[in-house]
Amino acid sequence: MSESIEQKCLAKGVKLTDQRKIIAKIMSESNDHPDVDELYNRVSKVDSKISIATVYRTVKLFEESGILAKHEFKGGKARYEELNEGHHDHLIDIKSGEIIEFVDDEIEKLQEKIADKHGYRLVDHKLELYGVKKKS
Amino acid sequence: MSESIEQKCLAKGVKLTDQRKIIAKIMSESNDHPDVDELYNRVSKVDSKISIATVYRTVKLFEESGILAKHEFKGGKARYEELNEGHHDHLIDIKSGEIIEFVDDEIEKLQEKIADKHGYRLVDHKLELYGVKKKS
DNA sequence: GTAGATGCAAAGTATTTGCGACAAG
DNA sequence: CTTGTCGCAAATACTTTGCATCTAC
Repeated sequence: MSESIEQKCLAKGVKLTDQRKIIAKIMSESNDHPDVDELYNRVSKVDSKISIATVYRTVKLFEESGILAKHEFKGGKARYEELNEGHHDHLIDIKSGEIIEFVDDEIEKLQEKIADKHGYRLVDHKLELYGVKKKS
Repeated sequence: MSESIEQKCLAKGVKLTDQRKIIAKIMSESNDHPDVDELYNRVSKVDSKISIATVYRTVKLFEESGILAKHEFKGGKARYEELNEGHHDHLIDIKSGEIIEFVDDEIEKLQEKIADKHGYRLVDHKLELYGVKKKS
């Protein structure tokens, strides 16, 4: 594990309140991709006085600071995950909702190439695969 | 141009009301990716009595019937486009909002391969590139 | 001490839905 | 006819915001 979220906050001059520490800790410990409601639930168990508004404000702040990544998978709510150095994309099981993270250099390079071909410099991208588990 | 939206509706047993005909026509004539509000504006110019609820219901119905594709690009509203045989992905200019459609067989194949590697059969996918125009 | 953060409730957006009137097949 | 659609307004889901209070630095 690289830098902790708290270290990142310090580095970016983000004020470290108790609420933010709790949210940071929960996100660090989460290996899934919780939406704000779910995160709020988890956070409430630690400190029931934290409001959902603070959770919304904090994930947005963390996203802008490059600490969390926001995903808008099919079906409504935005979901978050901690952003570590290694970029990855997502394969979503449309039956179970399970999310598998994967990295593929070849696809990354191909994307750059496509943007380039159209005269663009790639700034960001989103790749989501939706699939069903194979029998065999 | 392949089948018209009206033909597709008949083929799928979707009842063809005046409102649906108008919405279908507008979508067929649109080369951009309007959101529901924008579509409602265009539709209103033809028949000002059509309600936005009907537009929402119709795009959803058309999407479920495989007539329209729904996209949730960054920043809020869902946007729609007519679904023709050729699948394509999108390159979005983050400065101007311009959307460029592209097709890349290599990337399509790679996606299948990745899903396969993880034991999945690919059902759907979403690839969006966000970029800025290069100086040249 | 001061700028910025929080909690609360109210306000925004985007989208969906209940219901009585109406139209397509 | 009968089933499904429409328009309307109210409801819902998610997210943001104004304001008075409080807290990290």
